[in-house]
Amino acid sequence: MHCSTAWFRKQSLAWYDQNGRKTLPWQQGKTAYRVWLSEIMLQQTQVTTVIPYFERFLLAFPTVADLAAAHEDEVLHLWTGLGYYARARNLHRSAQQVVQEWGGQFPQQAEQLITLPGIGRSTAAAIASSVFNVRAAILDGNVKRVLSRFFALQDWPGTRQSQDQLWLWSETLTPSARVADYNQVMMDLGALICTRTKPACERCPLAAKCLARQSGQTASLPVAKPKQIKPIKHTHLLMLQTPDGHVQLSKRPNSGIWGGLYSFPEFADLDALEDFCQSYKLVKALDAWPVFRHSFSHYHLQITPVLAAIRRPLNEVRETEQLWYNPLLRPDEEQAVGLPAPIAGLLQKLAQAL
DNA sequence: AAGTCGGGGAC
DNA sequence: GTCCCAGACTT
Repeated sequence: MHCSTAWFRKQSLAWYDQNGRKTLPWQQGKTAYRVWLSEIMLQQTQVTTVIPYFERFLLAFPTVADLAAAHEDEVLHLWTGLGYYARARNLHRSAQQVVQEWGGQFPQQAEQLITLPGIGRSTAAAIASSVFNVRAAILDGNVKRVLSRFFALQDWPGTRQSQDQLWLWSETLTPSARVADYNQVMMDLGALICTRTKPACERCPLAAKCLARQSGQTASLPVAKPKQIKPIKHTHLLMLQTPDGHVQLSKRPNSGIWGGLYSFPEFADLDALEDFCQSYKLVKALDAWPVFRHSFSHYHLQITPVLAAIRRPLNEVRETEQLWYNPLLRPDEEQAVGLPAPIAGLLQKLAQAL
């Protein structure tokens, strides 16, 4: 290493005392429950996006026991729009595990926290260090960027070799004293100073020994992920609507996209959709809505919504995983389910049309 | 080791 | 439009 760990820690902690973030919602009245909830929400999600979700979630579920006792659909409802819905399902399972296996108290060691679903190596360390001041190294997007630049890592941080190296650097640099502040400042530097574009090196406490800065590579590091061509997939959504405006939604399987959320019946093409409608014989008219695109991390989805007016409600089978949703109603207990963002958008358009 | 899993902010 | 974000989990 080209500098001492003591220098690195001292520079960082001094900057933290002056400039670190100390007023984020989950930093107030720190408890394991609050920090855990924030850490799960913050996985691959920006701080500004998380804050309103965090506040609403705590109002609905003030304690881990409240969360454990909730229905999964209610949890997913509060998660609607935040994405990566397995996080919400794992959160719910974790809450039940904390109540049953830990008597409602979160364990303090990272090795124990990591046994909870949805908590990996970095999140376990973040919770243990932040709440219990236990020495544990983190490696999130912020730390990866700071260390990649400071050590001028010449490979994409996503490779196995890079990750091992980054973890080694993080483990080596993490102090046992003031570990909560240290981990926080690493994330603060990544979020506020060592930003992806136009890093504010003139304000960085580590600039003097930053190898990327010394070699003029701050703009080109960290090495970008290799480009991936995203395929375009197509789907057709059937909005079966009763005369009084209710539409049919059903709960999706946990595996695959939008796991556990409620959505419209899906068809690969228009022919399959029309065949399905004919078999019902209740369909009065079909109205194809404008096609739109919804993009994911790894593919684009082209969506063709089709509104089908039916003469009367279908037989009220009252399956637990199916419901007739009223687009005009505020989500009450009956309708408090998770909805994919594009489905929520379609429901809003349906409400306007009524 | 590579794929899968969201949605929005920043550019 | 693309890239990335307080990553984890499956295969």
